[in-house]
Amino acid sequence: MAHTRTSSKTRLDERRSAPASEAVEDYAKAIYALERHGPGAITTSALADRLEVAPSSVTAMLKRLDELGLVRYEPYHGATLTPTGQRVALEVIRHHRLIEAFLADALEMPWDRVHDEAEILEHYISEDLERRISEKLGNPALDPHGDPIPTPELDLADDRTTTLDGLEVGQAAVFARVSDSDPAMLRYLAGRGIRPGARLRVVGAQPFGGPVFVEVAGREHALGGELAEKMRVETRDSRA
Amino acid sequence: MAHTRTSSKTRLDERRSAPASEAVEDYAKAIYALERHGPGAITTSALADRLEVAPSSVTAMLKRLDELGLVRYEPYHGATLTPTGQRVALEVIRHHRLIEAFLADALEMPWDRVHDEAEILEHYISEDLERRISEKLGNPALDPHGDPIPTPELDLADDRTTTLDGLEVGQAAVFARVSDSDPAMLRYLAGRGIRPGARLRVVGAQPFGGPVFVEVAGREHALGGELAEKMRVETRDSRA
DNA sequence: CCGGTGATTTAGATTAAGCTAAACCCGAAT
DNA sequence: ATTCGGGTTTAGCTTAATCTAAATCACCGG
Repeated sequence: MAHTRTSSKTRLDERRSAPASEAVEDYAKAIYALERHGPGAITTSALADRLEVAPSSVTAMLKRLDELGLVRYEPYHGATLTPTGQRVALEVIRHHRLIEAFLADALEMPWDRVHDEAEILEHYISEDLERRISEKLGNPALDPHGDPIPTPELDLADDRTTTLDGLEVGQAAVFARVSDSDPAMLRYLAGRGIRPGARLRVVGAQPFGGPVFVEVAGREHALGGELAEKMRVETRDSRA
Repeated sequence: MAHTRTSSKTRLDERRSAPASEAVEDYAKAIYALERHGPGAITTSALADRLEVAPSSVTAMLKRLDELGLVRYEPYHGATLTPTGQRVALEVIRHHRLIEAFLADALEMPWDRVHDEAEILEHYISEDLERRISEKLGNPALDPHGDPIPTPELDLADDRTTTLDGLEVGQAAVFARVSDSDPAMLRYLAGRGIRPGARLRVVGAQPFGGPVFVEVAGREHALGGELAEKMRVETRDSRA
């Protein structure tokens, strides 16, 4: 048996955050997602919109989260996740994406349905089950929509993608991912064989939200402006 | 396409009971289990013991369940499940046992750990996921502890087993099942290769809770009286 | 620098689920 | 038949999470 060096590697469970309620975890996840977008503190109304609750409910919850140490909350000036809060969020995101991958892979659940199921189960699987699912799938790095899965240590590969509608005509790219939360969109893409990993080339585009014409696997598709905004692609030079 | 006769077969989902909270489902399951044991209405204290809550909490919940139509509750005289309540209970039991089977089968989770995980997840899987899990396993009839899984129509095979400690010396039987909720007991049995389906023969017994000596696969084991009370076996004539 | 407006917070209620402590009921035992 | 005790219910509180409506803040424009 190889020599052990336990001192440098604390037991996994010790890093795990204290158990949180479904609501607490959902707030952490939402704040985390909003922080990815623009910088600066997250406003009450942004959270209220995303979580579909009344603004006053958000205020109340932010106070609780601050007391729990998951959030720094300054009345009238929004909230930011603490490192602990980030850990809670990433833990839930890891659960969510692993579950999505597992449902799609092991149970052949269609691409557009895994999100809703994962949205609930993410709060209720044990760390043991998380590990078993991850191992069973060969510790995947991406979920079925192409979103990166945080590592067990909760590191998340940072985003090197841009939106499809930002590409110039003639540019080639690899379709990386699309939001997992719109079933209709997912079905549409799956229906024409466009999935993460697909190589594509922009062959034309209309301005003002007009369609983007892309060539995928030798076939041309006209993708609506709204869709092209949500599809994220990786280009050669986005790796620079 | 074959001619349809939808009238005789309502859509499955229409039979499903209204969504219930975790607590409601747990009460339904507990009442169902207690009704299996002795006949007659279930008392407040029996429920309080089993669910580990205060008796007054049970009283409050029984009122709610009565209003929800899951239970008939007569103050001071206990409660009985209505047909709807039975359906809720069986639905949860089906979830529980399918999840146990799936965790053991598809994720190699040990026999003694599946119960705790299933106890939570049973409340949160969708009907779609339930169906997929069942299909993936080939629509099993038994969970890993040998407990029967209710069918999709919520029929539950009735119990033809007796306890091991009720057998006479010399009798042969097939080990059918054991309670899923005692991990130590499960580990003990698994450790000596005694699992549901094992053929056994009683070769000796001591009275007053003394051990039962059984032969399994050519090896003799001394099983403590407490254990022998919880192990259920199927004998030839128990089928009569 | 003052006012208005929209975002935010406070105030007060509600629902589900639980608790303790006190009151109450039922049936068994004298 | 009356009493007594254990089991049950009631009363009153607590916590988490939500709501509506009212009050309040912050900041931008004049």
